[in-house]
Amino acid sequence: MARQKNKGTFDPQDFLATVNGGRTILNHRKSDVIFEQGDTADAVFYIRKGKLKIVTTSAQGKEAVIGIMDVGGFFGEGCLIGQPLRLAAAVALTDCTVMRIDRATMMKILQKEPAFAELFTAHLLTRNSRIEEDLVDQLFNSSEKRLARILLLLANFGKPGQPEPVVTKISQETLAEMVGTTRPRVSFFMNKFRKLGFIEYNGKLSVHSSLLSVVLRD
Amino acid sequence: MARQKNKGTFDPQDFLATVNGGRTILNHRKSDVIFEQGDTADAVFYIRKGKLKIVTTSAQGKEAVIGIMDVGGFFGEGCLIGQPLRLAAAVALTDCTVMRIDRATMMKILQKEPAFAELFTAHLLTRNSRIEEDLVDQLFNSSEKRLARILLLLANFGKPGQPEPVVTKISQETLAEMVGTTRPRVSFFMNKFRKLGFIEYNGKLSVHSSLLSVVLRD
DNA sequence: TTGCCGGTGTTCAAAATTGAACACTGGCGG
DNA sequence: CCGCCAGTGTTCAATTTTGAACACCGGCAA
Repeated sequence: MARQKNKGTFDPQDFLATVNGGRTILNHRKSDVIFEQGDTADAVFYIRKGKLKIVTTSAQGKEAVIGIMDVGGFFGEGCLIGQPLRLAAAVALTDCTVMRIDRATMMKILQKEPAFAELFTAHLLTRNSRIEEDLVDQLFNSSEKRLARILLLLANFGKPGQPEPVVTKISQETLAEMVGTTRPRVSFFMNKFRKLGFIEYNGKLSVHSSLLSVVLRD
Repeated sequence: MARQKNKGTFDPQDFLATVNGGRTILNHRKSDVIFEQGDTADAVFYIRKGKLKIVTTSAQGKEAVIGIMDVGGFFGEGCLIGQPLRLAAAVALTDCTVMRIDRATMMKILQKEPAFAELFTAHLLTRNSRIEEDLVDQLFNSSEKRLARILLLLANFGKPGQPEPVVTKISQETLAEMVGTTRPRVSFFMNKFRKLGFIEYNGKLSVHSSLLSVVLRD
C-alpha cells in the first residue's frame, strides 16, 4: 500500500513521490498535451516538476486559459465529483513530471489519510480563491488592467525573492487567451507598457513593479 | 467535544446541527448582511436554511455577485488559508439559518474527522467547478447568453423536479450584477426573451426550457 | 387624493472591444 | 543563400457594451 517503512506514519510528500497502487509517474515535454478536452476523466494529477496550463475551447473555436498550475498543484480534480469527461485540456508549458492518481485511489486515500486530505484541501482553497479573483478581474477591469495583472502574477509578484522579475518567453497569443482578449489588443498594450517603462522585452520579458500603477490607478 | 452520545462515531450532519465548542447558530432575515467586505475573517459558515449571495464591490463602486449559495453549502472558507479579511460580502437572499464555525474549530475538525473533511472537500470541488464555468461563460459568451444561462440556473435546471420552473422575484439590478452587465441591457434582453416566449413574468418569473436555445445557438 | 419611490422600458451618444487584414522581422532548415 | 513561418506591430471598420438620461407604472404612506 501507500505506506512507508516506518509503519503507522504517512507522509503525503512521500506518497506523491512513490509509484504504487493506482499511481504512475509521467514525463512530458514542453507543449505536450497531458489530457484533451473531452477525454474521459478518471484520474487526478499532481505536479512534481514544471508548469502547465488548463485550456478550454469554445464551440466557436476560441480558446481560454483558465489556469496556470505550478509545482505542488493538483489538476483534473473534476472527476472526483462525477464529471465523466474533461472540460478542459492540460498542456505542458515547460517540461514536466506529473503523478497520475486513479480516481478510486485518490478517493480512498482522501478518506484514509487526513494529512493528505489536508494538503488537497489547501490546494482546493487556494485554487478557489484564485479563480474567484480571476472572475472578479474579468467583471470589473478593462483588458489593459487585466493584462497588467497577469504579467505581474506571471512574474511571481507577491512571492518573496526575484528582485528583477523575469518571465520566460510567452507568446502574445497565449497572453491574449489568459487575459480574455485578442492578440492585437495585447500587442497594443505591451507596447504601451514598454514605452512607459513598465516592462522590457526583447526575447525574455521583465516586469517592473511600476506596472502596479496600471492595476491600481483610478 | 463534537462527539455524539453513541461514542466513537461522528455524523457530519449532526455536527452541523449542534451548537457546541466554537459553533453557533445564527438567524438572518432576507437582505441581512452576514458579513461585510473588509470584515475580519475568522470563521467559516454553513447554510442550514435559505439562500444567500456573495458580492464584491470594486473600488469604483460597481458590484458583482460571484456566488449564490444554497442549503448545504459553506462560505467564508477563505480564512482557512490565511485571508485575514473578507474579500466579499455575504447577503441573505431569503430568511436563513447559518452555522458559524470558528476558524480554529474548523481546522481541527477537518483534521480529526475524515467524514467531515469529505463533505467539505465535495463542497469545494463543486464550488470550484461552478466558478470555473462562470469564468468561462464570462470569457466566451455575450451578455445575452450569460443572462439566459443565469436564468436557467436560477430556475434549477439540471436538477430534477420543477416541471414549470419559477424563480422568486429578483430585480433587474441584481440580475445585472450576476451576469456582469448593466441594467438596461438586462431589461432589453428580458423583453426579447419574453417576446420570443422563452420566459414569462408579471410579478414572478417563469423560465421555459426553450430558453436553452439562446445558450446553445450558434 | 397626492406625492414619493423602487423598479422598469427605452433611447442614444460615447467608449471599448472585436476580428480581419496586411506588412515586417528573425530564426532555421534545406 | 533562399524561402518558410511563427510571432509581432499596426490599422480600421463593424460590433458590442457602457453609462447616463428620461418617462412610465404601480404601491403605499401621509
